[in-house]
Amino acid sequence: MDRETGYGEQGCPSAEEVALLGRWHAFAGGVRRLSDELLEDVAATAGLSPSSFQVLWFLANAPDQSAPMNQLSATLGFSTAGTTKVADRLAAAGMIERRPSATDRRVIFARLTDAGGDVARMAGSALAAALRKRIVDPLGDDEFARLAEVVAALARPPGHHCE
Amino acid sequence: MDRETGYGEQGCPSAEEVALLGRWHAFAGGVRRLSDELLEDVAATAGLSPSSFQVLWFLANAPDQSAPMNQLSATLGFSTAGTTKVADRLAAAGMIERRPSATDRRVIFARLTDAGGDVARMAGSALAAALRKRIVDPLGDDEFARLAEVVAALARPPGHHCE
DNA sequence: CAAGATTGAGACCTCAATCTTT
DNA sequence: AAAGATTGAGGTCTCAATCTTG
Repeated sequence: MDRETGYGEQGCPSAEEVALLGRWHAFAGGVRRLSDELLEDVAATAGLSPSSFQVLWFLANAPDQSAPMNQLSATLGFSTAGTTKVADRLAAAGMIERRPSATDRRVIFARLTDAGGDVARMAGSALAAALRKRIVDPLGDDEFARLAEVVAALARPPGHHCE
Repeated sequence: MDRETGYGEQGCPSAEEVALLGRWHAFAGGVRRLSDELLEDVAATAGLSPSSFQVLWFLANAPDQSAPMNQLSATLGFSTAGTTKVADRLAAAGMIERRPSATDRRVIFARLTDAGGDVARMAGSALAAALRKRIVDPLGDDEFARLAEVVAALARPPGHHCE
């Protein structure tokens, strides 16, 4: 084990480090490819970007098919600026409408239009079908649930029990 | 169950569909936040974007600290165009050098510079530390390995056994 | 013609200001 | 001052077209 590879000098990354990062890259890369394949199916059906679909689906399951921009930012995990632009595209496509709040004039509500509702249902069942084919079918239903739980728990700062 | 919600018409998303998509959003969102936190630690240490770091790390563990652009595209999961731009930034920062292949004049090799090697080692141990703190510590080492295996297996078209 | 790499245009997000309302 | 939303500038990737080499 000499230095002819040009490594040495100071602090060759230990083999354990290499294995650890390798695992992470396998995981992150796998999730990325999986995501791309799934959303490719959705895009082929409805012509929607991932974030646009996420907003439509959230509104479809929200009371009165509407929610403040604020709340959309939270579910998307985006900055408020990014959320505004997503809403701009959806509004330009006629899938949502903006309505000012009656009680707080700073707040803008995004409301699903009928056309947006149709697209949300179609894209939703397309994604559900893709999920069954690519995940639930090879993995099993409860194994998938466990996977989602583990990851969601990791993403929270330790100490988040109930809501 | 009347239609006053504006839903009905044809094909209300079944409760099973809603649960399925909910699980997926929990999973994908969790991975996204986890990724962001980890790479935030790396960026704070080395000032690197995720894709730049991935290239540096790959080159650091490659024979002769170099690889053809081709191969970088594959590990990144990017188009060749995107890979070119990543290499542009790394070359402008003095972390890699471009060298034409002697045997095939279409091929360009990216080679890690000494400065790039230093950054790769620092960023690598920063990411390894973050991984231990946020994943291996709360989850256990083999549980993490299992997670990576499962996801990587899902991302492959069914029928990829060896290699 | 096919493969490797690059360029330019466009899509999507973030950060830093800004404006309005509370 | 703080909160909600928007705008403009900038970074990162993709697609389509191009150029070179095999």
